[in-house]
Parts: sequence; C-alpha cells; structure tokens
Amino acid sequence: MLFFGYRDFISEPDRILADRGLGRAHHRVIYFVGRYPGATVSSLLSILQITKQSLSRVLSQLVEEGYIVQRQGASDRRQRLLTLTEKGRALEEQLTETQRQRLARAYRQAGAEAVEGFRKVMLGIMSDDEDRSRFGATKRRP
Amino acid sequence: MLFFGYRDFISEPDRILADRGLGRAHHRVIYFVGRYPGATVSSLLSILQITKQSLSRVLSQLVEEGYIVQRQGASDRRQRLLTLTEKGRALEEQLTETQRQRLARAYRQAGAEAVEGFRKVMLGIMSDDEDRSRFGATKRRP
DNA sequence: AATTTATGTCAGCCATGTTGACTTATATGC
DNA sequence: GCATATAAGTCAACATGGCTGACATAAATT
Repeated sequence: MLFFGYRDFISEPDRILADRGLGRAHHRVIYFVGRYPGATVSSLLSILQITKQSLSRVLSQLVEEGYIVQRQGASDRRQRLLTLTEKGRALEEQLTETQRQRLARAYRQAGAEAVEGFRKVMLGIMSDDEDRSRFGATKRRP
Repeated sequence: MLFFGYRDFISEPDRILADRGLGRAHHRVIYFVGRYPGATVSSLLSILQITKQSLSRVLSQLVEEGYIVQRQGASDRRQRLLTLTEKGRALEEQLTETQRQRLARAYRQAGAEAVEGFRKVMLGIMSDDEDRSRFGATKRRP
C-alpha cells in the first residue's frame, strides 16, 4: 500500500516539475524550505538524509532559477538561511494543491476517524523520534 | 508523512539487499513474484509501471543469480511465468520480516481501528481502481 | 592561534528510471 | 493459411538523483 500510495501521491507533482526541468528532489527541497522558512543547509541535510553534494545539485539549481534565496545568518554568518521567493512560493502552492486535493478526497471518503488512524500508523512506521517529532508526536513507547 | 514513512519502511530491506548487490528494484520484483506466483512479465510491468527494459535489467539478474525461475506458460507458450526459488523465497521472507515487524509495532501502538483508518486513507490516496482492487477494495465513489 | 563547523565544489561512480529501434516466438483473426 | 497482434527480449543512449573522496573557504569556538 505504501508503494502504490507513495507512487500515486507524487505522480502529479512529478509531471508539473518535469515541465520545468525539475525533479522530485527539487520538490522535496521546495517543500521543506516552504515549511521551514529560514532553514539552514544542514537542517535540510538532516531532514532529507542525503549528502550535501546531492543537495547542492538541486539547491543551486533552485537558487539559480530564482525559486529560493539564500541570506547570511544573523547570529552565525556561516549559515545560509533559505527562503522561497515569490516564484518558489507559487510553485510550492501549485505542487501542494494537487496533493492537498488528493488528500482531501481520501479524507472525505475515509472520515476524520480514519485520518487519525492513518496518522497514528504512519508515525508508528517511522524509525526515529526525530522524524515523528516533526508531526508533533509524543515519544514512542519502546 | 508519506515521505518519512516510506523512506523508513524500505531502509532495512535496502541494507539487506545492498549486502547482496541488489537494490530496491529487485525487492519489488521479488515481492510481487512472491505475492503472485506464476506472474507473467507483462503483469509485473503493469503493476510496477516501469518499462520492460528497466524490468529486464533487474529480472535477468534475479534469474541469473537463482532467485527466480521462469517457465513457459501452459496455455500461452510466449509467456514466462515467474516463480521464486527456495533462495528467492528465503530472501523474500527475510525482507518482509523486517517490514512485518515494523508494521506489527505500528499496529500494536495504534490499534485495530487505526489500522482500518490507515487502509482507508491509503486506498483513497491511490489514483486507480486498478491499484485499489489489489487490496480487495470496492470501487471508489466519484 | 588552533581547531571545529557550515557550506561549497570538483570528479567520478552506481542504481534505476527513460526513449527508440529491432528481433523472435507464438497466438489469433479473417 | 496468411497477416497481424502480442509476449518477451535486446542493444544503445540518456537523465535523475543517490553515493564516496578530496579539498577549499569563511566564520565560530576553544
């Protein structure tokens, strides 16, 4: 179910991205920068769990093409705080909208109770409390 | 949640496969051949939605290395019916076991009701009735 | 002043997806 | 029975997005 669900969930965004010469790796970066404005490069690395070389490839493209801006950190000037531009925000919304609709449909059909169950099970599948905590979950019993 | 859940769900199998020089594409083939013994190549293509060139690469390796056997179809001799060997079955079980435990833990923590909700929402996320029907789901209301 | 940390970069490798063109064997339809 | 369609396989080339290793720079920390 996860295989089919995940595949179908990203299929629409994939098509939209392909039209712009972007891939799903770009989507992830846009998504998380949108969700955490001012995120640092290393925070993205720890969320995505990829190498900085992999991130660099997609991030530099997003900066070059004007989806994301980097500004120097105030307290730590080594950091590059990442934020979506207007263009980036627009794309993020376009991508999210297709997924939002898909989720809304699933939610409508399944009901609020099912949604709560879905959240619980997904949290249980995750390996780390670190991942779970992004969703406001309490620590898992061992 | 799907991103984190899916990533964590396949991380253990990925490690086990890597030790044998296999990847997650091999896992998919092994999984579906295990689930549908005697599956044809084209049935796999339609499940996985990849090109036969992509499938061929992993499938031939699995056959060469003795995880899967092909036999000619009885009614249609053009078909190659795919089945796991003992070795293939053993690997399939090893891979599935780690995921089964992860699911069991999630289920234990979330409860049977949550599991039903999880299933409902996952089915609602899927695009096609074709995908949904693999899980014994009834047709979705439009 | 020395070390650590945050970020970036070059170069190359691997897995897994793609398209396009073509072959072989077998089944099926007229 | 012949023409066509289908199941499967193959060669070649390319794209995406992971990876490792090595090294550089600037700024923070000790």
